[in-house]
Order: sequence, then C-alpha cells, then structure tokens
Amino acid sequence: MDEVRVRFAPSPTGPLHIGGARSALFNYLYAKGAGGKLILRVEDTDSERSSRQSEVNILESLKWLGIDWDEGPDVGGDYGPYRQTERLPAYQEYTKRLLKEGKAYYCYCTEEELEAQRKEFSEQGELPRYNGKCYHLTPEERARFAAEGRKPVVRFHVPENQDVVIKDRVRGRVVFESNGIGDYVIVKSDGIPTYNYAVVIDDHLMKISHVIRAEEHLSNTPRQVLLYEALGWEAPVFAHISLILGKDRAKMSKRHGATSVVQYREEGYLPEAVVNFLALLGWSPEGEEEILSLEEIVQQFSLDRVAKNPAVFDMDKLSWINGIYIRKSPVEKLVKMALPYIEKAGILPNNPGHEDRERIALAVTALREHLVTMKDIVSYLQDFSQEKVALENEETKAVLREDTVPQVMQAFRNKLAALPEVTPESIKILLKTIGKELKLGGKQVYMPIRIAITGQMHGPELNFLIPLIGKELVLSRIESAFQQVAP
RNA sequence: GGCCCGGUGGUCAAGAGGUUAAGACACGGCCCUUUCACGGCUGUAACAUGGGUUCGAGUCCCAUCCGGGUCACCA
Repeated sequence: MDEVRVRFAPSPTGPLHIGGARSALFNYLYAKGAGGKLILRVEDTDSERSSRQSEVNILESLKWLGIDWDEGPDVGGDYGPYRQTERLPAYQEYTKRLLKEGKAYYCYCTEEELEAQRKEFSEQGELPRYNGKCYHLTPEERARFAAEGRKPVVRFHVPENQDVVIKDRVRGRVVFESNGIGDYVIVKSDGIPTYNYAVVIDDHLMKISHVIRAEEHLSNTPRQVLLYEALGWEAPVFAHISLILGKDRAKMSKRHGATSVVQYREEGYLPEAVVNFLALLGWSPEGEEEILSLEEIVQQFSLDRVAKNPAVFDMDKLSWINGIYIRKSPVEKLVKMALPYIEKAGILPNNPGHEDRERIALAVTALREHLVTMKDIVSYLQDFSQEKVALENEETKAVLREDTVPQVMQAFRNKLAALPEVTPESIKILLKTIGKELKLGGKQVYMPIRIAITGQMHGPELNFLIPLIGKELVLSRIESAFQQVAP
C-alpha cells in the first residue's frame, strides 16, 4: 500500500477554530497510527481575509495542542511550497490544459449579470446556478469583452447527467447528480484559484492519500471529484467527519462561547485536556477508559470508530476532563501555569521571588481539587488577600454566635500569635490541640474558625488555608468577621 | 426551496439481526471527609414515528417528521 499522507489545510482567516483543531487532530491521529505523514498546507487564496497573523496563530495553536506536522510552510518538505499563493504557476499550468481541452472556459459575466441570472432562476422556482452563457462565447465576443477591459474568470464546464460518486471512509458511498451543479469558477478574475480548484491540484501534487475534513465540505466534494476526473487523476479517499455543534445544535460559532483554541488556552485549560476532549467528540475508544494521552489515542485511533452524527460541544465534560488533568499534574507544573494569570491579575509582583513561588505552590496544593481551569486560582487568591471578610449568610452568623465560639477563637488567636512558623503541619497540630484542650470536637472547632477566616462554610482545608492567607491577615479577617456579629 | 448528511438517556457514545440496550459527563442518594471538593458505591433516564423484510429489527429497506450542512470570483 502507498504511503499514508494526510493534510490539514486551514485558511488563515482567523484564529484556529476548535472544529479545525479537531480536524487537525483526526488527521494527526490517523497519520501517526498508520506510520504516515501529516502535511500542513495554508489555503490563503482568499486575499481579502487571509493574514499572516492568523497563520501564525494557527501554527502556534497546533503546537500548543501537541499536534506536529512533517511538512509545512515553516518546516518545508519535498512537495512545497505549502502556501497556495506561492503555488500559482502550478495551477496555471492545469488551467491552460483544461481550457485547451474545452473542459473549462472564460466567463466575462459581471456581478450584476450573475445576480440577474440568479434572480431569474429562483423566480422560476429553479436552482440558482450559472446558466453556461459564456460557454458558447465566440472568439470574437471574447475579444470584444477583453477589449472592454473585462477581467474574466475561468469556469469549469460540468458534464451533464452524470452521477458523481464519492467514496467516503465514514459515510460510505455518497452519490450526487452533476446536473445539480452549475459551471463553477475555478480561477478568479485576479488569477487566483478558488478553493475547490486549488485543493484538487494540491492534494494530487502533494500525493495526499486521505482527505479527512469536516462534513461541511461534503457538498463540495463532487465539484472536486469532477475535477479529478477531468484531469485524469485518481481521487484520494475521503473521510468527512461530523461537525461540532453548540448547545442549540447549530454549528459551533462565537455566540456559543469560546470557539478558538487560544481562548481555551487563555482560560486556563490544559492542552492534554482539550485534545482528550476533542478526540472524544466523534470518536470513541474501544475500552471504557476515556482519559487518554495523545499517545494512547494514537494507539487506539481508527476511522472505523468515528461517528457519523454531529456532536454537541459539552462544556461540562471538558471541565471535568480539565479538572482530572489538573489533579494529575505535578505541583511544579501547575505553579508554572498559574504564574501568568497571577501576574496579570497583579496579585504578586511581576518577578515573583522564592517566597512568592512557595506561596503559589501552597495555593496550588490547597486548591487543585477545586479548580476547573487554572485561571480560577486568581479569584481564590484575590479573595485570600483581603483584610476583611464578608459573612456569606445568616447561617454563618448563627454559627459564630454559638456559646463555645469565644473560647475556641481565643485559644486559636493566642496559639496562632505564639506560633513561630505557620505551616500546614504546625496548623494541623494547633487545631488538634485546641480540640483536645477544650474537649470540643469536629464542627465546633473547625467551623467557626473557617467562617471567621473566610466568611464561608465551605472551602479548602484549614491547614493549607491559614498559611496561605498568613498570620496577620488571618487575625484581621477574624476581627472583621466578629464585628459583623457583634451585639 | 433543491441536493447531501444525520437521528440510541439532558450531553458524548457503545451496539455490525437474537444483549437484562454498555460506559462517560451532568443530575439525585449513600459512604469517605471535622466543611466543600476529590474519591468510592448507587439510582433516575434512551433506540424520533409509521410501514415493510425476517422466526426474530436499535441494527436491513421505504416513507414521514425533526436536526444539520451546502448551494459565492469564502474556504
């Protein structure tokens, strides 16, 4: 069997979309699993919207996710260049051939004329498509239009009454009728090929064996297949994976929240978590374990287990997976991840010293079980740096008014003040001692202290919390709490 | 609207004619925990509808309904 060569071919018109990331991932998984190559090709033929900035964003997002490629605009390869705008001569050659063989023709229709045509078709209740008018142009007419200064496009002449068959690895055999497709533009008036044309030439020239892409491209595929036939080339194997939908079951878009990979990175999701989640959208492992590393997914991945139906993007599950990865990560790594958020929030100086890092490490250990994303750590930290505390509700106040509270708090304050080193260990002993000395257990000791320090009935373990907030703040916070229940 | 794809619990998703119709997230309960969370156990909950084919249909066929995609000198 020939070498497996797949490609991810984004158009650099914006940041990498989460759906694009999934397409890239599936291509990567398939390539790796088959010992093949992943090619990255930039489809920048939309000169209006393409930008280098977007291209950089896409490459960086992919790298962040851990998806790497064997050939591409940055690393080169034997089948370059890997940007379509740098491949113009290649397209021109085939355009000439198609023109010569009468399989394509120049079209001089203006936008107004096309608009009028479309209108006419739809008024007659017919499919609004190109009527083939310029196909019949005589050389004289063409010359006249050219003399007028009209810049022509090149249209592909679609053969009539033909079934166009697509062999799709996930959908099976899909058949379209050629009559439903009007003659379409393959080269724009500025000489740049359109998507449907450039993909075909590039996929062929780059020896792409499998085209794995989103389902939205399925309706385009017959146009491409027709081109393969006209050029006398064999089409690659297609695999159209279903779309990712938002909560309302419409294609994922901005109004569904974060759609770009960078947004997830900024929100504090771990790349391993995003990749794991994305893989599970449309693909399922054979076993029951769903928490899988990229390597494990590569091992298990198969197009046979890719679902046909679209998948709703389930934020809850992503959060759950991210939490799992946060808990799995070593503290050091989490500290490193947390740093940018903390710096940005201005909680700590920009070049945190050893002590600050210690403190963050403490925060991470105290909070890791509670975090959904790494960004969440900021609001906890901000809260813990306040001098005062707000009692959450009436219940917390009621607890602080209980009879045993004064003696507990007095003991706590005294012992804390006398404590030379505030560490999780020393606090743990301190709290135990209070319980023993006062012969009070459980809630009677821990709850008032917790409430007096945080204003809330729930939260991380006290022995972490107290060193994290620090002796001074703890004392001032306690004071502010009791002011709120003073008679 | 034409064409195309799809339709198993709220969500993801196993299932390749014969199963008590997996599992995961979410939700409820219990346990653990001096709180919450984490973790463990457990529960509620699904084959869109109607016709066929078959001894037997979630699985095959057809229709209907519903959802989505696509119909550009965007990709």
